[in-house]
Amino acid sequence: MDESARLMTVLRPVRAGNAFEETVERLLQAIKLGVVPPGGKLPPERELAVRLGISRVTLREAIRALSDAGYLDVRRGRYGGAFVTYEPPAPDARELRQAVAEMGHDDLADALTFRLAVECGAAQVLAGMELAGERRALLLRRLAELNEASLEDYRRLDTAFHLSIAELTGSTLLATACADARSRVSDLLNAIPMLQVNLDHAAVQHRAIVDAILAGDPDAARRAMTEHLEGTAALLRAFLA
Amino acid sequence: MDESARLMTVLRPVRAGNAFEETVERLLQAIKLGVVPPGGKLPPERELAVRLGISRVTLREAIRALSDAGYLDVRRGRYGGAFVTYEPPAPDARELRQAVAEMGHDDLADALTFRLAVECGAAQVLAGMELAGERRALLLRRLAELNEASLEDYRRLDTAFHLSIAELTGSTLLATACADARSRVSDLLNAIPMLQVNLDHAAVQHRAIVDAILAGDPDAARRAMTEHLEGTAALLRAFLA
DNA sequence: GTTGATTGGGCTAGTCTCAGACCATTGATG
DNA sequence: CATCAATGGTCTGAGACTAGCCCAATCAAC
Repeated sequence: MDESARLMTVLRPVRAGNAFEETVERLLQAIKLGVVPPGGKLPPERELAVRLGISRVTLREAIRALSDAGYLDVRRGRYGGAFVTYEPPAPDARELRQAVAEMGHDDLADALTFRLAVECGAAQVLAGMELAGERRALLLRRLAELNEASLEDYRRLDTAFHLSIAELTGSTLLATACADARSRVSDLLNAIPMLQVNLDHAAVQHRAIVDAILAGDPDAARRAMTEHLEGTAALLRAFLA
Repeated sequence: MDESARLMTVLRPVRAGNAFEETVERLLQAIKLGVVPPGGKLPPERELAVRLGISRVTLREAIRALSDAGYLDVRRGRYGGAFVTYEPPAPDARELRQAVAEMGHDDLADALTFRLAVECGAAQVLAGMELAGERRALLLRRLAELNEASLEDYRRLDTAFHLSIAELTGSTLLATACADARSRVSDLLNAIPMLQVNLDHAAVQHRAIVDAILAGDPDAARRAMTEHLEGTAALLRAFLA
């Protein structure tokens, strides 16, 4: 808060862990965000190692760990690969309470604040841009897919919708920040029971966000996104008391 | 933009470089953001290595590189240490044009979009919070310091003002993101000539940002911050055509 | 001056990580 | 049923990185 806060911010650890640990985290992010959906296949090891900028040995250790933990099914031979077996657990209020507890109150508040800031920032920025028809269509398609989704696919398509907003700004940094923010609360969101009332509310809010963006109204986009995110944040915070 | 965009976002390199390179970048960030001001001293090597989560050997290599490059002056013995000798270069339109060119058009747009989103997000979030008197005082103090600053200190105190907004939200993640965004455009901002007209404009805009935050008006805060950042962004973009 | 605490400078043994090569398995295709 | 391309599995030598230790220099305090 004072002068030394900035020292803490900038002179923080250069690396979050060793290469193995960071690779596990990254793959877990891809899996939990549904970037590689259940049943889907990770890129071949050689290609993935290049993308992640690590050696194949390290990548294989990470894949092995996730395979042992039940997230992946690895098959050899042509048409083989590492297949995602992870399915988000059914919502459970008890698990949510536990997940919130083990995350720590401060970290949760940090993550929620971060998410609110970057997603609202993305919505505002996108609303302030000239959007070509193709991009408008993509946004509307994501919204339509989400509205038609089964309960099973809902979380994944919700993530896809939210991340598309950041991606459409054209800023890789912003898209990365939003993906990071989402993955930090992903487990918690998955544990929230999906009641029809909440889904209906969310659908209205999603629509309001898209409308504001397409109308080119940054203030409305910001307000709609804030309202939407504060709704789920309030649900989570309720499990703290 | 399509499905594969998300793969690119999540399956990006795990590490931006080796430990040495990342350490140099981090120290450079601390220096250029003025977290350690000119004439100031970095923490002792042993302590700094722990903070950065690297070995002393690697840290020393980074310090050596920055010392060779003229950013630091290293002195031995008690009361010695690594002292910052870097002073931001005088604004120069030619250097700015060159810096913009070598950064790359896409990277510049990415950085500016990112900065706009996270700083507006921070301002909005902070405006939506209950602020204790102490925190309100800190914000006002930073504003006052900036308004009284000499031309020499202006950039550093401007950075301090902007980062304080993110820090006051209490989110480490958000503060980190804003520091990152700022450092990506720091060299460019330093190259912009400081005309009295621009400084006067900035002062009015800073005041508007603080007023909106203290008034608890997220929309006004967002608008004021957008206007402020778009001003400098427009100046930078002008050097592209 | 002498001392002692603090700080940078340097060495070594061990672990982590990498690049590249080669082996083993699978299954669609002919 | 034989082939072969794609893919995971394994090994090795080299380089990066680390932890821990001791040395060298500096300067305030006595």
